Amino acid sequence: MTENLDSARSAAWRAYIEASQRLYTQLEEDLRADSDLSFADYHVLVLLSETPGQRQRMGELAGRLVFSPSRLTYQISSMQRRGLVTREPCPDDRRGSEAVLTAAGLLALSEAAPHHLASVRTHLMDDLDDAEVACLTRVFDRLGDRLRAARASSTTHATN
Amino acid sequence: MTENLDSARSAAWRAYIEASQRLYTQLEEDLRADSDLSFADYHVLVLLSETPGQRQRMGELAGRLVFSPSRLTYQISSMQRRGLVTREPCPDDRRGSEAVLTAAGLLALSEAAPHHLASVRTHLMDDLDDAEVACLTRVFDRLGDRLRAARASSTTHATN
DNA sequence: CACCACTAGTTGAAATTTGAAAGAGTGCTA
DNA sequence: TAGCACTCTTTCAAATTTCAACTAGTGGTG
Repeated sequence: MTENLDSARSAAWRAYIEASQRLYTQLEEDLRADSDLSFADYHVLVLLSETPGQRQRMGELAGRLVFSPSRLTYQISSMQRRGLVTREPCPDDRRGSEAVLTAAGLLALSEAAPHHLASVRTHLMDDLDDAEVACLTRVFDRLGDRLRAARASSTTHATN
Repeated sequence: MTENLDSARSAAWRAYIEASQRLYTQLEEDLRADSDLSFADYHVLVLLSETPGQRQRMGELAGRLVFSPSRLTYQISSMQRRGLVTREPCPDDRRGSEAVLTAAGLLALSEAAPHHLASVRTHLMDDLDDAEVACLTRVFDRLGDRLRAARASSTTHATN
C-alpha cells in the first residue's frame, strides 16, 4: 500500500500527465482561434444537441461534464449571456432547471465542429493505429466506469 | 480535412475526455484529503526534488508543468508563502529567478508521496495490464513529443 | 397536515487562471 | 557602445473556479 509504481508504470504516468495536459491546452487554443468557444462551451453544446428537445437538467449536465454544480451554474450563465443557451424551469421538479440549446447555439456548434474535430484528429487521432485506438477506448472506458462508481458510492454512504 | 472522426475514434475520444477529467478530479481530491497539497503543488515539489541543487529556473518549470508563465509565478508565490519553496535570483542571468525546494517542501513531498502514489495506483495503474501500460506509454510519449514540437515551432516562426 | 432529512441549483467571497502589458536584462549589429 | 529585437519573469485586471452557505422544493413519517 506504500509501494512505488514500477518503473514502466511510472513512465506511463509521466507521459500521460504531461501529454494530456498539452493536448488539452492545444485543443483550447485551437478552438479559441477559430470560434469564440472554450472547450467547455463546445462540450455543453454537443451534449445539448444530442438530447431530444436539445435540453438537459443542470445536474445531468454537470455529471457528464464532470463539473461542480456551481461551476456549471457559472458556465451556463455565461453561455446564456452570449445567447448560446437558455435556462428554463424544469416541469417535473420545481427545484430544477434545464439548459436549452438556442438556434444561435446550434449554429455556433455547427460552425465550430469541423475545426474542432480536425484539431482532435490532427493532434491525436491521426497518429494512432487501430490497435491503439482500441486500447485507449478499453482503458478509459473502464477507468470512467470505475471512477463514476467510486464517486457514486462515496457520495452515498460516506465511508468516513 | 472536414471529415468526421470514425466511430471507433469518436468513442475513444469521448471515453478519454470524460475519464481523464474524472481521474484528475479524483487525484486532486485524494491529495487534498491527506496532504494540504494540490496536484500542482505536488508536481512542483517532485520536479524540484529531482534536480541537482533541488532548484529550477521558472521557465523550465513552466515548460515541464505546462503552465503559463503567469500561472507559474502565482503558483510559486503561493508555495513560497507556505514555506514549501524559496525564490532565488539566477546567478547566470539576471532576468531570471529559480525556485528552490526547502526542507519543509521536501518533507511535505515525502509525506504526501506514498498517499498520492497509492491513489494513482488504485485509480489507474492497478487496473492496467502490462500491454496496456506499454500502449499508454507509447501513445502519450509520442503525443507529448509531437505537441512539444508543435508549440516550439509555432512560437518560433509564427506561421500566421 | 407538520416535520425532517435530503436533493437541485444558485449565490457570494476567496482563490486561481488567463491574457495583455510592463520591467529588466541579454546579445547581436552597426 | 548605442540601438534594437528578443527573452525571462512579474504585475494587473478580468474571467473562471472553488468552497461553503443558502433558498426552494421533494418525499417520506407520524
